[in-house]
Amino acid sequence: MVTLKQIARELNLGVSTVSSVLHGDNPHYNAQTRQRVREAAERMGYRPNHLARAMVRGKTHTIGVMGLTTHDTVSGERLHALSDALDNAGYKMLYVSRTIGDLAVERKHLDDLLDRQVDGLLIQTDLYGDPDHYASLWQRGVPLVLSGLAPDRSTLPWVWLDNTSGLYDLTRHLLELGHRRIAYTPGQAAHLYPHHRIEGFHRALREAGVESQPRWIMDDRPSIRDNIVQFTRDMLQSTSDRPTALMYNNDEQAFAGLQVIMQMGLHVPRDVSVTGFGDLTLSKLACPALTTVTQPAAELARSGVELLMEQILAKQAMPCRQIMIPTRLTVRNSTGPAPA
Amino acid sequence: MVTLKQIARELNLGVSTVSSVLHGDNPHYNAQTRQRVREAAERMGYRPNHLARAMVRGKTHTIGVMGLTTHDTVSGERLHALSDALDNAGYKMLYVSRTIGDLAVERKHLDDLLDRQVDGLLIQTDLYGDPDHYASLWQRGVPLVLSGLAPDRSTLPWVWLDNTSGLYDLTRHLLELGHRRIAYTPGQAAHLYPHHRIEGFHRALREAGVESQPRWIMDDRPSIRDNIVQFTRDMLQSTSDRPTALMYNNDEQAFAGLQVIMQMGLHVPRDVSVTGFGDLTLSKLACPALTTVTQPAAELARSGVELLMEQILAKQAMPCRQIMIPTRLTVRNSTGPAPA
DNA sequence: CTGTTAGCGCCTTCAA
DNA sequence: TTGAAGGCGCTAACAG
Repeated sequence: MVTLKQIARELNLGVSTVSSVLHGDNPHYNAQTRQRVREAAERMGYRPNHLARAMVRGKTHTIGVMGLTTHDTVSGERLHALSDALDNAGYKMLYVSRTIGDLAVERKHLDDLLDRQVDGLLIQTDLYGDPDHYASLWQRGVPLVLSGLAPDRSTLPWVWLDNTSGLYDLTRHLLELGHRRIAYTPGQAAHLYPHHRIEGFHRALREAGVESQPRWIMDDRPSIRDNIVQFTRDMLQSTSDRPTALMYNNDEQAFAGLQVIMQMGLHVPRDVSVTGFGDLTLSKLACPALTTVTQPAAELARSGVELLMEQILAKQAMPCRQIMIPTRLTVRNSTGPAPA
Repeated sequence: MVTLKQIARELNLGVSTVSSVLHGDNPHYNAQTRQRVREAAERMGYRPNHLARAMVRGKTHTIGVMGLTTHDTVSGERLHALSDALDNAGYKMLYVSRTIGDLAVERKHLDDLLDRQVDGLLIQTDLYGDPDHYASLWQRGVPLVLSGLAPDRSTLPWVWLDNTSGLYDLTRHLLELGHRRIAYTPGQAAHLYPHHRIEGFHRALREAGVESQPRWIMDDRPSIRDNIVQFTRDMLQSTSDRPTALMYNNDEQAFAGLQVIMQMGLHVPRDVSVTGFGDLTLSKLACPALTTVTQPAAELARSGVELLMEQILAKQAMPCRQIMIPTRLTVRNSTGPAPA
């Protein structure tokens, strides 16, 4: 590794001269000296040591990112978007992925990132995070952004996808197609969480004056929790008065459901309409192509980085800001007019 | 930020004493002193500054990872696996994602990582990488592992998935089901690359004494390159003598193909069998569930990290080692007996 | 048992 | 226009 000192010795110059010419904005150096320094640096293959610089400047230009191991499919896309957004801001990411459920491991990961002097933290949230811990970090002045799920509390910087209105749009779409009997699997813990998709579902029905039947909403009993196969069968087995549309809580589940529906000899969307949530790369390719809600990964990333940079660049403590990213209804072939 | 110096001053001790008690393995310190130091560190909330330590030790315990932006779906899974594997080895990853095609940007990213003094580099390879550059880094002594695609050259550490035998297995599976007219879209640049899947395809056919028809292999003309819809239509439009099985080069493409097949009024697998490659989370959920080749992400990650650690821990230059990860045939419902 | 010293590579005054 | 000194937080010898 070539250092400034080595270049300085080589040229019989002071270290600070070399440093200043190479990185500084000090313009009043002898043109010839500058030339010699530049030439030597080039020739010797000098590369600045980011660590040393970070130490003295107190800034690493690195953001600690904690991602989720769930939702494989969507997280890849989000991560790439984040990498790009950070790159544009001149930052790199130190990445760890979080295995849900173990809060101790999670804290250890965050401590590790902080020990490495990251300039900020970007945490992808889900139901099983540790918001109290995030809050205490934020209180200590750690620049930090939570990203993904709707805010848990108003006192933390948060970027979130407006899932509620996403599901509202989706439900309205079905209503406009004439569906009146609509079933939905809101997933675990729907009621624990503010701004959950189920709110959008209920609001759309209410506005249309349509009654939602409790038995058309998958409840939380452990036996059927997450059991998409069971849900789909339960919903569709009675021939009369059965739902004409099934709304799944994400695209993966919708695919699993489609499989069951086909096996039952029903046709989508002629007999039943199906919706997902999230819009995976595959969802437009599948058959039938899935009507779903698209979550703009790039915008989410951009806004997250924006919120982070605000905090990092701010002289004093910033008031906490939250950014809502709208989702987009994407209509494809898995939904159609309600059967007569 | 609490430093060792502050603790030392607080306790009227030397910095090195505090350092040694807190991090060192030197056991002969006064039990009472140790206690005092520990207690003070705890009370003052001391956290070691990883940067400072890295500077003096010359090791950051950080690996630079360059991932691909293509194949969103699979990359998320691989990244999580990598994060876990690195975690087990006590390393963190500095992640950048590579936008294919721009070699200059790619080199800049790698330089950035190196400037940050990463202890090694893990690069996900595809057809558009810059192996010459990787080779020059490796020659300079940078611990480095290439991962994903089959090795381009024997002089670089490489972890790769045995795609050739993956496709061999897949083809044999079809042959055993009685298929004789099998079409395949090997993707771009199949012939540029060693150990490509198409080798497995040809080998299986050859062993079974089945002739492959050139027109059943999608060629590289720009007009139809990557055009799955066109390929599928071309293959299936003639009613007689048409392929009874279509092999796509990845799962996404298979899904796109399935869609077209259904639109043509054909049934899978009764009329046509379909295979993918890669095994996405969704592939087992889709309808029909996709017969494909599973690529073990965790093993790939583990072996990559293993190869990296070998180099990092080695006293002198290691001979270059390459590890092949076998793939696994996964039979589901998109393949069935060839129609009579 | 404990403290002092000398860096790691760089940047930032400040003096020459 | 240039250079010397001091320090970022820590560790590794080496003295005491």
